Amino acid sequence: MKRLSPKIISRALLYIRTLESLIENGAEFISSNLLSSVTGLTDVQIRKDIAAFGKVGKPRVGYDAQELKHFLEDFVTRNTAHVALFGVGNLGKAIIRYPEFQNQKIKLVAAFDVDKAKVDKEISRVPVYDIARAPQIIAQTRAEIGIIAVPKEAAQSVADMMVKSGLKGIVNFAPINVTVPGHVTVRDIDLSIEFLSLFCDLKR
Amino acid sequence: MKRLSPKIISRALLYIRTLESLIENGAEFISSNLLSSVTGLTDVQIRKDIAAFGKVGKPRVGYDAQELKHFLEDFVTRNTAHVALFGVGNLGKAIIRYPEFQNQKIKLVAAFDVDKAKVDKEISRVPVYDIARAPQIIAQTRAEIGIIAVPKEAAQSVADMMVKSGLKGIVNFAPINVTVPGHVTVRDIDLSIEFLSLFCDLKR
DNA sequence: TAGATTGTTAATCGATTAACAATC
DNA sequence: TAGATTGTTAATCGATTAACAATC
Repeated sequence: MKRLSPKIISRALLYIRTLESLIENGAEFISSNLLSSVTGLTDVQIRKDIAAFGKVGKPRVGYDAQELKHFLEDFVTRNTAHVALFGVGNLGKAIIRYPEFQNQKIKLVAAFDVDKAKVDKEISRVPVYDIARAPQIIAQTRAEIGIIAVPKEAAQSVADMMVKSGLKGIVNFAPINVTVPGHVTVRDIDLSIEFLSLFCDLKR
Repeated sequence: MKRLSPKIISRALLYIRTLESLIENGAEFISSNLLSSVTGLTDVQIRKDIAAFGKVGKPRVGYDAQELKHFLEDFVTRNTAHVALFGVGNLGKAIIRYPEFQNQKIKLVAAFDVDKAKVDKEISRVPVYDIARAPQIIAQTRAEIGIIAVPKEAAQSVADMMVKSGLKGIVNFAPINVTVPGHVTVRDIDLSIEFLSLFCDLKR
């Protein structure tokens, strides 16, 4: 199978989310047209995406909603993503409580902080450890992805520790570029860039 | 000037951020090559982006760091973005305290919540109001962008209220698609999609 | 069958990269 | 001048859209 772009993967996740809510409302078969009107994407793109995943629908009927949802889920996440959170401030807590993290596809297995007052407790059933224990805990829990939710001053040293602990992917919320070896993938989420970029769009 | 894509705007914001830290370290002139090695983008793309903004550099010397930074800032944000936050839970608080919101380009002018215990207080100097007062406060503060940081069940009704209040842009953190009239721009940030999409990348 | 819907092939569009000319 | 760096034109690449054939 050819390599699928992150874009198409993101859309697949959007389809899953949309299918879930349509199924809740009793939908059994779903046309690309319906998905189109709910998601705002074009029907052609949706059919093309679904075809790229290798799923076929029924002309005149559409796609079996349940089947498509399971198929996409299967495809997108064969296993569960094990995630470790670094930094249990407001952002960290917001992430822990983020509703979509309650599902099976993403499992937050551990959180780390330097604040002794926070360690050795649980937040929403996620254990919080002293950051010094990261390598050990990450090995135990087999976490693959780390989240940087610490102040930007600490971001690089946390990233170094993540690399040392063997994490393969990093989602970075600190507004700073962290440097990591080539075998580690970083996804930056700079909230202020999202806002400014939207603002610039509005101005044209 | 031709319409610039959100992508190039995002990169401009990345350049600004990078320039800031290079200037802090004493840099005066900066080549596309240096920016390239810090940002991970190619030097050609950086030159092309800068040229698209209409800025010229000096062959053999590079770009005046200060000048370029100011130029990009000017270009990217002629005015300040006035932002209103809906929902003062963990995520909302994290956003209020997000360091980049302390700068002049994005000003969080008001926050809203339904919880009476939270209203009529301030968090990091941002006043929190009862959500019923949104239309009035938004008109007063001339906010243009709203942030949805409420539970997903409340997201659509908050979006409706934002539209009614005259906001032109919405950044939506709730993992649900909100429906708005065509003149309102929505930017979705679904944290779980970011994670899963990174996870899928790692698996290939 | 007729009509709705999928699936695919070709065309378009936009963004990135490569090659190289211009300039200090 | 020579060499480093910018800026631009052309080529490539990938993603989206349009057109239409296939199918139930």
